[in-house]
Amino acid sequence: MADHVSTVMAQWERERPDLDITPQAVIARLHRLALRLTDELVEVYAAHGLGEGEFDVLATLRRQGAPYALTPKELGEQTMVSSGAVTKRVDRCLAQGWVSRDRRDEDGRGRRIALTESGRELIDAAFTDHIANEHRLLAVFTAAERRSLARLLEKWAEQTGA
Amino acid sequence: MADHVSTVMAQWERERPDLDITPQAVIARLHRLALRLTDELVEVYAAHGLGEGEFDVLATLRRQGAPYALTPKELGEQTMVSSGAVTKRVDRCLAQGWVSRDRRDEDGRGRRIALTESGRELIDAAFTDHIANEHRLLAVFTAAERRSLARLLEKWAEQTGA
DNA sequence: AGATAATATCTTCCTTGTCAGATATATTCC
DNA sequence: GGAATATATCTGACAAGGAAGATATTATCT
Repeated sequence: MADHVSTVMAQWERERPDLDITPQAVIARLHRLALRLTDELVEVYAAHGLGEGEFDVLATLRRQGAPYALTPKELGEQTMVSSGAVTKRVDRCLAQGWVSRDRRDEDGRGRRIALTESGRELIDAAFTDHIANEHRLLAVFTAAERRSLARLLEKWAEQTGA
Repeated sequence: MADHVSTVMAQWERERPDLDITPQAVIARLHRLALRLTDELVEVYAAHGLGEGEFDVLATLRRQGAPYALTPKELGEQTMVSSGAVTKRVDRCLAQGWVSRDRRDEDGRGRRIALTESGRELIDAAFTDHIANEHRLLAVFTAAERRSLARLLEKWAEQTGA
């Protein structure tokens, strides 16, 4: 059975025989797959009352280790979203009592976003389920295939600076 | 040099030694990479005055072959967006004169979205650049690596039904 | 034919994000 | 010390998509 991307590529080969569209076998598939996987991951976040942005914030703080705190700037750098997005994501987490936002005394411009106790409990539970979900999604592959895929993606990421 | 995901994984291993977080080596990297690649692709679309949604619509129509037409429903299925998104994307393309939207006589509920002459010229130019861009992005890999990556992604896509 | 259900598209409202500029604080240079 | 500049964060306006429901048309069933 041909997947969607194979069909698309056959169409392009017929319509634009002047182009070598083989890169689509990688790039188009990667994008479709990322979309599909995101849907699967988001379901687990939602089961814990979390959106993608909130999960991202809480998980990023959690993995820093105690005292589970970062500045908005650091949060934005690690999660690759704009400063405006950080503010809104933190606002939402704040409204739920999952994080606190304090002024830093060393620098009055800076803020310190920190997990609350309830935020830490929530993300620990959600992350446990999240990892189980990822294992499920990767169950198609043998261990060797997984390593191979991880290595290729890593190589690509290094080159593009991701 | 460790990439961002390696750092993240080391943090999780320290903080949650109870979990096997190896799937992140694939899933987190895939998502970061997809984000990064999207940025690169979007730049080329923008150089032709196109957003991602518009490029998606025009390219989907173009690869169908003459007369370059689909219903909104078919467009939505192929591009994996909601019917509301299709309407808005088509509205934007219409405003630029890149597509037409006619009633289908066989079925008064249905519409027929078709490329105009200027739409076809635009997407042909943009797609040529797009493919060159994809070749550039894949230049990191040997031909064997590319095939290997494409095969792994295809297998995954088939299994998850993407 | 008339009622009911199914289908295709569009509309409205909501969510989330980006971008550009506003604000508050800190640093540098005279 | 004070002006100019730099940095950190937030705000407001806008863009794009999703979800649910509204509308229009067609199909089905009696």
